Parts: sequence; C-alpha cells; structure tokens
Amino acid sequence: MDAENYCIAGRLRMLSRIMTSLYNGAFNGEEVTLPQAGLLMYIFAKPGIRQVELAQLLYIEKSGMNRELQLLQRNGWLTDNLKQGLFLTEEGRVKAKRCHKIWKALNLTMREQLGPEAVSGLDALSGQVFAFIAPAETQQTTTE
Amino acid sequence: MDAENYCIAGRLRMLSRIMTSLYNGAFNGEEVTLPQAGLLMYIFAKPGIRQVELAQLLYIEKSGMNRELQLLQRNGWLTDNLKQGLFLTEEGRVKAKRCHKIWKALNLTMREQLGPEAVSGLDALSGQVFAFIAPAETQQTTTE
DNA sequence: CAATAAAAGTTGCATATACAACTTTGTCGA
DNA sequence: TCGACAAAGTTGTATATGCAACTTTTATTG
Repeated sequence: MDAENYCIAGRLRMLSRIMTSLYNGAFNGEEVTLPQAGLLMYIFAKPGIRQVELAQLLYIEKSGMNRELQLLQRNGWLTDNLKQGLFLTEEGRVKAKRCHKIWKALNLTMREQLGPEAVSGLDALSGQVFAFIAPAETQQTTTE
Repeated sequence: MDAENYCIAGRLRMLSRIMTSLYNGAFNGEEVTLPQAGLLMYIFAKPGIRQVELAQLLYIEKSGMNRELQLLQRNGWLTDNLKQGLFLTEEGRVKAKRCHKIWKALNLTMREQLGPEAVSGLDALSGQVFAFIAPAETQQTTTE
C-alpha cells in the first residue's frame, strides 16, 4: 500500500511542525519560541560557546544561527559581542531558567504521552540519521 | 544521563532540517524544493483539491499554504484561480512527474539506508503523535 | 430572496532557515 | 612583523511557516 511509502522527509517536517506548535504554545507566556528557548538553555549550560559550534551541534547553517542570536541580543538576553563567545545577560539567565522549567515539565509529559515505543522509535531513527550523515563522528548527545 | 532526555521537538526539528537538506539536494536539478515538489505531487494525485484540505492534511497553516501555492503559480505550475480547487498546468504536470521519479528513488534509498528499525520507529512515533493531537480521527495516510 | 453567519482565501508582519558572497579575525610560515 | 590562507561571522536574498486581521465565497435561514 501507499501508506507504507510515505515521504520520510515530509513526515519529519510534518511532525516537526506539529511538535513545534505544541512546544511554542507552552512558551507563550515567556514570550519566546522553542528555538529561542533552546538556544538560551544551551548557552546557559555552556557559556562562552561559539556560534559555529552551536550551529554544528544543531545542524543549523551558521548564517541562520547568527540571525537567531541577533534576535536574542535584541531581546536583551545576550551580551554585546557575539564574536568572542556567547554569554547571557542576567536577564537572559533568568529567562533561560524559566524556560528550562517549562521545557522540562513539557518534555517529560510529552515522553509519557507518546509512550516508550514512540520515544525509542525516535531514538532509533535519530541514531541512523546521524550515522548516515556523519558515519565516523561520535554519537549525538545534544539537549535540543 | 542527559542524553536520554533530549528535547522531542528539538530533535524532530533537527532531523527535519537534515532530511530536508538531503531531499532538497536531490531536487536541485529540477529547480524545486522538497515542499514544492510535495505539493506538486499531491495536486497531481488529487486534481481539484482545495487549499484548506491540503493544509489540514499536512498540518500547515492555511496562510502558509496559500503562499506556497502562489509560489507554484508564479512558476507556472498552477492554473489561475486558486479558489476553485487546485489544478496543475501542463507544465506543472510534467514537473510533478519528474519530481515523483526523483522522490520515489530517493525515498526508497533513504528507507534502505536508515533500515527497517528506524523506519518503523518513525511509524510508531507518527502514530502516537497523530493519536495525541487528534484522538478521534482516522489514521493518517498522506503521501508527504 | 436578503441578511447573516461560517468557511475559505488573502495579506501584513514576524520568525526560522538555507545558500552565496562578503568582511573580519585569527594563524602560520617566511 | 607581514602577507596569505583559513575560519568565523555577517549580510543579501529567498523560501517555509505561524498568528491575526481582513476579504470574499458559500451556506443557512427567516
């Protein structure tokens, strides 16, 4: 049947849209989006990290990463100089903590809702995709 | 370990970026992107389908769908009136067929590369996500 | 049929990305 | 130290989306 042959990329895009929408909803009160919250939490965990490293970790093109960071900066969450490593402002650290609280609860709930089979399915898929695009590199262990 | 608690939405976004990039590369020669090719193939299979139906099927907001369709129209692949159902031009049908050929081969290759475990993992995840967001509706069987 | 309400389609505005090209910074060897 | 090359960062331009608001169509119903 055709249902067995759905588009892998298309399906991932669809699931990405759906889940992004759910997570974004949870961050509404904080006036941040999921991608923004993710970056805040990441920089909180690794202050001083460089743009290029963050971009590689998340498989985002460096120019897109740069623009995301400029956005965080405009919101007052990142310090001035983006070239010398990324650092949160005090406001940014507060925001990151609040986001982490929301994220942690939601992500746990989501794992429970989806169930272990779906989650391990995502694990298996992730592993294979990472192995496919970077056969030699070490395993992916990012937070986002 | 923290690796066990990665963000579900973030991971899906990452995989979506990665796979989109791979598929887009395959469509380079046709001067279309994966999302565009997907719409062309879908309309090819269901001529006359309405914007709103396509949007619901793919979980894309209707305004975004409208703009994607206008883009296809500008490229000469869709007929004039988007309000009376969507129809490909002759050029559009040719393009859709060429895209389908490319897509079919790539998608099959990708399924083989990722392996049955990863693919059934994606199936399991998809099923749970669809069940979560639309508990009562029938099963998802889209092509994208 | 006319008035409205509901559904579909569009547009304004904003974010999230990608690719290419350009600029700045950093490194290394002569 | 200087110049060349590499790496990182930035900007131009375009697509893919989302939300809200507005317009046009379509349906309902008195």
